[in-house]
This record gives sequence, structure tokens and C-alpha cells, in this order.
Amino acid sequence: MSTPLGDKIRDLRKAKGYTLDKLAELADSSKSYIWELENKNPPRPSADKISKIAAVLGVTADYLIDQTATIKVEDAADNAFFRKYRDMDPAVKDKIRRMADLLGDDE
Amino acid sequence: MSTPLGDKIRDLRKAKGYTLDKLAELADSSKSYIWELENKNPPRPSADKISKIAAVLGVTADYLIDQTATIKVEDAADNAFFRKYRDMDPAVKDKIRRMADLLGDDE
DNA sequence: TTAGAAAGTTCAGACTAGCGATATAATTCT
DNA sequence: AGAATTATATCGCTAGTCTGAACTTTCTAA
Repeated sequence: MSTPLGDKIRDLRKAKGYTLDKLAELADSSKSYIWELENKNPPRPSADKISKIAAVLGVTADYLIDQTATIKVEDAADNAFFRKYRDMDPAVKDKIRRMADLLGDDE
Repeated sequence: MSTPLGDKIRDLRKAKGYTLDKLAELADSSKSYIWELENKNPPRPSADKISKIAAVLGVTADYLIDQTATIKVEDAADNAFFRKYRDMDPAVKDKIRRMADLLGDDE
């Protein structure tokens, strides 16, 4: 049985190299419930759980919930990177930005 | 500065001139439950309900859910960088990401 | 002022979230 | 192969979701 929500969670989890146990721990959940989200179709998962899982996986809750959103692991990775980048030290950000300018010239 | 879920829903509902019944109808819910969300702070409302309510009220589910998120005035430079980065060649993105990992100062 | 409408409030009850425990199968190591 | 790790699957349980209907308060027009 394949569901949009379950597939997104599984794909993002694998992309980050997390086990069920690891994701459960990070998202303050349980292995059995994460598994059920991925493989069964719990009709009413709580906004809180979905939100925490989304945060750990670096996407928005809206993206996980939205039935019509397609899986874009690469975009998800980009967003995760951006979240990390945004919280960095301004000096470091500057360095990265300069490097991006150099590398992105021929684009 | 973040408003609890109930207050956000009530404020947005009133701002749109909706009654409990009207919002319930639009969000495929019941007025009694909308009322409980506004006044009783149920600990685990479903992602589905929150998502539908958010859509009707013109906000994201993440905004309704996230208790701690302050409305950040987004750094224009950061967003500009992200837009540029997002459209780059995957190999270049990889390079930048690796550098960011090296320079990352959180943890 | 007051009848009726409209809005808000309350609650019983069917159904479910989500956890821990447990058992077994697949995978991935030595 | 044997051991360790991970994934699959089910069960019982407490606490919570969410609705329909009934009830109460507030608004409004005559």
C-alpha cells in the first residue's frame, strides 16, 4: 500500500540516511508509528507529529500534508541546505556566497 | 510573540468576518470543533483539519502549528542567494554544500 | 420589550492517535 | 555462518479527535 504522505516520509528519511528508530528519536516519536505513517495509512495523524517530522526532514508540514505535492527530493535537500545556511555566522555566509558567485558565473 | 493556535484561528476568522459555522463549513469541519480549537486548546488536532483551516484562512499550516516561530523579516540577501543557488548545476551545488558543511558552525 | 434569528457554548459518545511491548523476517556486517 | 542492525507487523491501552444535537447568549427588527 502506497500513500503520498508515507512515500514522502520514507523517501526523505532514506535520503538523509535515517533509520526508523533514528527518525523517531529526532522527531520525538516512536519507530512503530513512523513505520505506520510510511506503510499504513493512519487517517488522522496529528499536526504536531507531522510538523516535527517535517522539521527533521527539512521540509514544511504543508509539503508533507498536501496530497498533490509531488516528491522532489532534490528540492527538499536544497531547502534543508538553505535552512542550515540561514543560521550560519554572517562571515561564513559571506564566504559561501563569494564561492557561489565564482562557481555560478558560467551559468 | 507567537500567538497560540486558538488565538491565531480566532483572529484570522474574525478578520475574514466568518462565524464558527461558516469557517466549519468552508474547512469541512464542525462549529463545535472549531470552537474547541479556539478556546480549549486540544493537544493533538489532526494535520488534515489544521491544513484545511489554514487554507481557508489564507495562511500556511506551518504558521498555525509552529508555536515558536517568530515572523522573521527574511534577509533579502539570503533569499537572493538561495534563488541563485537553487538554479545552479547539481555538481556546483554539491561543491557549495560540501563547503558549507565544512564551515558550518552549529554543532 | 420581545420574538426570532444568529452566534457561541457544552457534552455524550463513536472512533482513533500514538506509544511500548513483542515477535519475526530481511539486511548488513564480521 | 553467526551476530548485529534494520524493517515489517500486530496488540493492548490511555488519552484524545471530532461530530451532531441540544442548550445558552447576543443581536436585530417591529
